[in-house]
Amino acid sequence: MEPPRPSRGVPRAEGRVTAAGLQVKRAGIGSTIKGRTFGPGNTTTLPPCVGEARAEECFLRHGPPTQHTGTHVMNGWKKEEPCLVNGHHCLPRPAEVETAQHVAGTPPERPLLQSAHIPVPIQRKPSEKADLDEVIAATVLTSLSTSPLLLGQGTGICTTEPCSKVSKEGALVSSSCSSSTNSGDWNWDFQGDPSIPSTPSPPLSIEVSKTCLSSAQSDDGIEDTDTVHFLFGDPIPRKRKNSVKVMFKCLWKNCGKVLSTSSGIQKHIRAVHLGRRAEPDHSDGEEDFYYTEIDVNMDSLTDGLSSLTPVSPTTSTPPVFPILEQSAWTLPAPTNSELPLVTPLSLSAPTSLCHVHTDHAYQAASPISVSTAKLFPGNAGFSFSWQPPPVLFKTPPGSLNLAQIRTVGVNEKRLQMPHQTVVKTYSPAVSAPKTGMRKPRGDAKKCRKVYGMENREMWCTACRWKKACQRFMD
DNA sequence: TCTGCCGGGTG
DNA sequence: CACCCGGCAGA
Ligand SMILES: [Zn+2]
Repeated sequence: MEPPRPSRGVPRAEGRVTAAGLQVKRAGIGSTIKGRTFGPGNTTTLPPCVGEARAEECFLRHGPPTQHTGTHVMNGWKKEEPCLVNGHHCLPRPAEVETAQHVAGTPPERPLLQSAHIPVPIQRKPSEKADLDEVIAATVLTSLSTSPLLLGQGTGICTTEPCSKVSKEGALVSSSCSSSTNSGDWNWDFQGDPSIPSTPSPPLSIEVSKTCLSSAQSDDGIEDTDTVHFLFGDPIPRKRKNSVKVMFKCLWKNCGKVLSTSSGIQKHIRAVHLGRRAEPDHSDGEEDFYYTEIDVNMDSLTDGLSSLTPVSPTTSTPPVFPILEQSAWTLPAPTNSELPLVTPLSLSAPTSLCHVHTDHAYQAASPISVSTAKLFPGNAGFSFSWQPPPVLFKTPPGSLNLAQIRTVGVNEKRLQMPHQTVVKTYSPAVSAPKTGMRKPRGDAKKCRKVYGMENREMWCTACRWKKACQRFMD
């Protein structure tokens, strides 16, 4: 007995962040935090990251805390003043807030995302006024540098590739920070020991994402939609060039959860940090403040992985990612993000851990998936140049077939992604022994159980079709 | 009873 | 094909 499903074909409002969502949802956020505030231009002193700010976050966002100015509030940048840090000038995404306003002291709508964090060379001066001027100057420069026009033309900051829609499912997973509510959203945390500020010395590169601001200039004419998503604060996982995958990182204190979908991270934040049970549809969007986009370079990642002990596809013991213990790095989901990568600590993960695999057989099942597929031409959420053999694909969950991951290399610049035709294939992964014997049911938890009926859209395609699960194989 | 998914149906 | 689901069988 399944609960009435949402009408098929109508993608759930993932990006329920509407225009309203861009409004300040938390009036006075930070104004009371630690009682420390720094007015605009107050860069004379460089208070270390204090208050709720996390050192690692600050570092991630702006560099060494000691070079910070302003106040970090919770996990976001206090909006009351411009963030002029370590040569970086934080600007709200153009679409969200007017640059001039921001500089003038008008708080951005939300914590500045890394993606909007554009480095701008700035000469620090002792006087406040001078700093203010700098801020203004930087702002101008930044705004220029982030203009769609420029971005679209080889600034390398943003690609013109279709910043398509939200990738529905899939995720990388991790461990800690989790809660019983992460259903389906696998992730992993960056921090190993909360007490140790994780420094950005990841084995794999994670770069501050320059969110695809260009949109308006995309040549495939998709940006309209994309722009909408973007403007409405709905981060869109998209495939960049070959190996850059956009992930979403939870910025909550001591949580470094990284998920591959905005919805996932939102859910995580709502449930774990905000303690809200309400459906995303009823969310006030506050969670948007606590996560940011990060670009993950597949190449680096895989390079790092290559050093790991290869795991036999038949291994029954789930391999563990040593690197996971370290810091920020992410592994993109192989396909339309329908792949979990887990650490042993993952709570919501099925019994099997740490595996990378996809649901190739059933791709782009839902409308959402379709759009995802669109984003990830070639049917693979990421440019993995692999054609998983039907049989070999029978990789047991928990095994990481490194051989299937191709290394490419981080790209600061997003290149346009050629549109490819989505290849949908349904190859029931080899009908094993055709002995007519119904193969014994695996006892592994499948999508249905892992995500639950209410999250059916998170199931792998096969499960949705009531076929043999392609995600959590036995 | 729940779950996984085969086998078959539909468009 | 992509997608859906009745219904069986194992847990
Ligand atoms: Zn499944």
